[in-house]
Amino acid sequence: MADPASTILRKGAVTRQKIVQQALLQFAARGVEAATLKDIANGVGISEPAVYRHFSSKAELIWQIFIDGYCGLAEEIERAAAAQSSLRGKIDSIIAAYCHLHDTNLPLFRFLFLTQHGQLSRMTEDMPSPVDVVLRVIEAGMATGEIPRGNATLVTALLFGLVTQPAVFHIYGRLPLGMNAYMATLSQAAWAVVTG
Amino acid sequence: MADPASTILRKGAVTRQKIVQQALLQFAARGVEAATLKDIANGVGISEPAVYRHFSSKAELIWQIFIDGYCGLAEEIERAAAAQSSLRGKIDSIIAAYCHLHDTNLPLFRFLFLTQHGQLSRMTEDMPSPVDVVLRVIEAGMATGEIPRGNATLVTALLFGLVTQPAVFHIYGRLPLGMNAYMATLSQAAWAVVTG
Amino acid sequence: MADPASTILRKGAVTRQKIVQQALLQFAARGVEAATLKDIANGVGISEPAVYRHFSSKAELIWQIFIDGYCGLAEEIERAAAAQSSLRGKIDSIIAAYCHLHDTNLPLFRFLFLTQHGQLSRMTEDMPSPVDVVLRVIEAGMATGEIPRGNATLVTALLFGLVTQPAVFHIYGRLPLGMNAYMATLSQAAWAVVTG
Amino acid sequence: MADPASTILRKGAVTRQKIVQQALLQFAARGVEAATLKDIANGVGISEPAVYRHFSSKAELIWQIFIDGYCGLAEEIERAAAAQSSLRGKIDSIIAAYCHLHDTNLPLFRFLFLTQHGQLSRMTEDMPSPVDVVLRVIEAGMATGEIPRGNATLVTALLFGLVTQPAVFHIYGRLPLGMNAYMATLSQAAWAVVTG
DNA sequence: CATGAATGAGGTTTCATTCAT
DNA sequence: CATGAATGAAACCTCATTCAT
Repeated sequence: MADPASTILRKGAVTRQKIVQQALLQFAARGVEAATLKDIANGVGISEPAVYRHFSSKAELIWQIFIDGYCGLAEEIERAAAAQSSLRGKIDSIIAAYCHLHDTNLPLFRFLFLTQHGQLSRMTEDMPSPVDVVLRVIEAGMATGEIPRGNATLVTALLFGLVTQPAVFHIYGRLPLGMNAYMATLSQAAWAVVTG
Repeated sequence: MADPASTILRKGAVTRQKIVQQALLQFAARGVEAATLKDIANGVGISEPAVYRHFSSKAELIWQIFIDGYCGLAEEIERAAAAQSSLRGKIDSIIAAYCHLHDTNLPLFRFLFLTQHGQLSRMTEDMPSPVDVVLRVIEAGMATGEIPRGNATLVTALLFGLVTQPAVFHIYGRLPLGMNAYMATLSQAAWAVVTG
Repeated sequence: MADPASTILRKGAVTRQKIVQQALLQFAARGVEAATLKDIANGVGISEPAVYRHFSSKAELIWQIFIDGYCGLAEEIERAAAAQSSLRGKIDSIIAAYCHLHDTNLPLFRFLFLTQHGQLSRMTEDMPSPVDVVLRVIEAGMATGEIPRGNATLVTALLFGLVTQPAVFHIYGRLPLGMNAYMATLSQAAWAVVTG
Repeated sequence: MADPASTILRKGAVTRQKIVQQALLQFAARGVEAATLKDIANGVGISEPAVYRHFSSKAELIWQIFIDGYCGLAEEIERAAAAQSSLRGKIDSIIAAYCHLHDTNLPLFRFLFLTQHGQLSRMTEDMPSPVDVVLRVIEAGMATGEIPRGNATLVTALLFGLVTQPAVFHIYGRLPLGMNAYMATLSQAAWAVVTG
């Protein structure tokens, strides 16, 4: 017999998920500080105190959304990179994962990379981070000689810049298409950067 | 003998400048929303309402700082680019200008590119923008054949990513040095990106 | 047995009513602008923000009190007039209603007719107004020939003057008694005015 | 040689007069509390502190305007009444003076009778008041038997009501013409009221 | 348990008034 | 002397959070 808990979400978990989604929408639309718990609760269709059944405070809500998304993405690109043997294959897979996240969950992408990197200071060493995943990939490439040696952290920063800045241009309408449309260019640029 | 009025600022202008500097510090330290006019005023050594003698609202203060810094930088890199004849020279000069701004006025750099690009939506066509300056440089390079044709806006976004993301890494201590230290790498990466 | 819900007010409704009463007291004592939400809240025994649970702003509080009182009085004198067949009977009933309101709810009377007729400009056609009730009574009297034809609106204004100005004299101690004491004179004067 | 001071106003007196007129405009437009010294000063074309050269405070400005207008009107209707021998003539002259003030200086009329009767409580016995002028006229009429005996103060209140309420109706557009247009009706109504 | 009601802290802003040039 | 600059007090209002039903 299938365990009901494994197939259907309990009511509480559904509400929690709705809160997260609504919060991301509000955060993207008005900024994290300007978004109020009242608006989030109203958007979900519940009362304000009901939010506290799922998150002990607004800060906790922000932190949970951040850490879930950030670590989730870290694990995802970890898998994506591991599935490729060549360095270029790994980089392309990672870029693809970023573009996919942007195009399928825009509020989360913006929250993670454009508005809430402030949460980064709360992260500890043991939490998986997309930055560390990419950093290790670059370091490995330098170790094997696939790419020239250099400041691996700086190269990692440059790669993140290639992915995040088009998203900023997207916000202000300068790049109207989804990130997926620019993937080939991103891939080429990334390879040009890492190979010097 | 120089007229004193042309060399010394009026008292009001001095206070205004102090408010701008203090506001940038607070904005960088705690975020634009969390920074209060009270703290800014206290930091300057004036009362809260005194700020309103110089800016009609907090939003106006934010906007003025943004537009002054953003347009000022636009004009600066315009000059920097015009002083160079080759495309690579232009790009290097622009990157140098960005790095210089970062290292000499860190709060302003962060305010302009990391925390307050939200103000971009209030900009109008006639305001000079660093993005447009770079975009025209890239378009010119494509027109002369110095670099391969492509989506100039996308390339511009990539270049901005190369410059802004190291600054983000700097905030979280992953890149401890000033941007100036990374300029050679940035220049090389930028050229690699534009030449494909 | 009566349903308790139909006889006792919910806690929220009680607080709302207390706010209205306290606001009227403060408005009458110090003027609408000078009366602060803080004083009103303190008078009720609640905190300042609690007022906003019941009224979305001070202006809304003022407007609600005005419109409730003004339309309520309109309906009351409508009934009072309808219960009388003769024109003089109608006028007397209306005057009696005004005097009764003055003597039983002095703050409301003053608020409606002496300090806040400014709210009149927000009224729309579909809201019942005491002025319109009286105006229709006068027009009917002119139509039936009970009183001579003339500018019905002007006559209505005169009647309102007969009722409101003694209330002003009352404020400054020139007419110490309640309006009820002057009702006979008011009735006689009103009839003299309408009959020319 | 004519003394200049007797023919032309000194600059200070001109400014003072401008302040008074501008204040009346602002008071009429937005209410006494909502009108700010800043707006008044700007309207006159002077700085805020300059107002304090002429009036020691806002309250003093309000009081001066009130007392000048109120006592001035008292003296005017005193003369108007004295010039007539019959009671009806006196009443008509007084009404004419009110209507004239309304039509020629609407802001002052509204300030004196509709918005600032709050100042009345600061008046002392020795200041001439329009109310007292009318009251004495009525008392004299009762003494000579021209009109029936009764509560003279109440009758005075009724007469004031006849004059002030049409002005209220005028504000809200119910009586579009100037008060002068309604003078005949006012006179007739006043006489009807005083004669019972 | 979910919610209407309430709160304490604090924010931006306005205003009458004074200071200092 | 007229004014730009500054201020203290206080107003309205918002928000995250808790209480009590």
